[in-house]
Amino acid sequence: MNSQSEEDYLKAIYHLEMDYDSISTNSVADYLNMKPSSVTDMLKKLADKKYINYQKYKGSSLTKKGKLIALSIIRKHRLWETFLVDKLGFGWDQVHLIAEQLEHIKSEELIENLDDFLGNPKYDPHGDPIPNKEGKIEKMNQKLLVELKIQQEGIITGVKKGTASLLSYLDKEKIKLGDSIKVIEVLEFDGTFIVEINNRKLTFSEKICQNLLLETYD
Amino acid sequence: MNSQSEEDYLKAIYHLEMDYDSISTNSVADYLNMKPSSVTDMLKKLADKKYINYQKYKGSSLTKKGKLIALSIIRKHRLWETFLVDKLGFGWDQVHLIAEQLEHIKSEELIENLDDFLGNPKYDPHGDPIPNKEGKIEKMNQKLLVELKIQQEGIITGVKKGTASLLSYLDKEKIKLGDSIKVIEVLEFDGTFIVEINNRKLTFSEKICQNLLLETYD
DNA sequence: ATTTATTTTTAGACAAGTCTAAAAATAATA
DNA sequence: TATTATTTTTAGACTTGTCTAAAAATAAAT
Repeated sequence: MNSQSEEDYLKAIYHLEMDYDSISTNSVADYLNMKPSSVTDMLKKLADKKYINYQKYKGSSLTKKGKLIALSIIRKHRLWETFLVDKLGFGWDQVHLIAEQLEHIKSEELIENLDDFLGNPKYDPHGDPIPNKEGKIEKMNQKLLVELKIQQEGIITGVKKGTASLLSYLDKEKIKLGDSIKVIEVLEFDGTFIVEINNRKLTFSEKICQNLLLETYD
Repeated sequence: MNSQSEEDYLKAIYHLEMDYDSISTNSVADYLNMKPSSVTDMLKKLADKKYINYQKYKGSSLTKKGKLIALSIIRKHRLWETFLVDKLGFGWDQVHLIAEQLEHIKSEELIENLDDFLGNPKYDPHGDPIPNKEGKIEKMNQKLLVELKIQQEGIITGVKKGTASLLSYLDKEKIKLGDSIKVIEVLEFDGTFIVEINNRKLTFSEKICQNLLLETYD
């Protein structure tokens, strides 16, 4: 049985591996708001358990075993977030901290029953894919709307940092994270995008398109 | 913020206070499967926090503050048990260990939303009353069926220790914990009880009545 | 009312997970 | 490449919650 702390580290390394090739001790420390010396200790422990490949001064990477554990925690996190939003009426921006706690509850059966209860969702309220029981997760590509070609589709997953005002605009337009978006036309003159969301045609300025994050499957 | 351990101790003392007048260090140790020396340490800590009245060698009792915390944990425990049984399809005998974990999740809003989602239940799947947000809990009297008078009612809450076979009998008769039971008639000859459960008349031998636990409101 | 048994507390140790401060290794720069 | 800066590790300390073993207090019994 793994401790909550161990699980947090494995999850952190998993997320960091999405964005960077080699995972430094300091990057883990930053991610978890911990001191590098504490991280070194835990990395050794995780290496002893064969959850990571760790070489002094050289960085770390998850082993197959460690990756499976990380994915099972992410699965739990995303299923609980789905529960909190779909069933308990939380907003998608309120659920992270609660799910951080719930993801550590130990019970295989609990999470499989929860999965069924939620209708075996494929994506969580933020539009992120939910790994299956075996640790399989859909590969997604993070893109900006402005990068999409005509007729291409994606799922809205967020906005770039520092553009909270865009969020409230989307909210006003009744556009939620997880909504599907398709490019219909791009005006050459000013880069305006004409897109379709929820069967509605909408016009987005180039600036909006440069700040709207999507995930695509290609 | 209280630790999981502190919450476990407070809950233990609360439960022990239901059954005994004065709470000894050893009884807490037995209840929690811990060594008395460990309990002494924690009792001091809880006393420092004004959660219990503790006097060396004299025993402990919850303060008002401590009792409120214990009741809030019990509220969470029983709401989660209700969720597990009503929504996720667990049996009432499978949920205790999972609820022991869930009860420590920290979020006021979570538990109030869960309460609403479940339809503000008054009793958990074992028939125990759920304290409200303010820590009010319905007072119940634990009785054996054999102690009830004619026309008196109660809720089935369990069986005496060592009578698991009675449980399977009840199960076969489609009688569940939480079902309401009413005494219709008692045969003087052999102490047989004729009772009504779920609008069905049933006959219980005196032995059954001596082992069936109820809660009554009188 | 002594002695014996039981309960409770104290004292000291240990594991997990964190920290600070200093040393060692690696990377960057002049 | 020698020096400086940065990163990472080591060493030692602290906290929480547990344990064992021994001492002290209380309760039971002869």
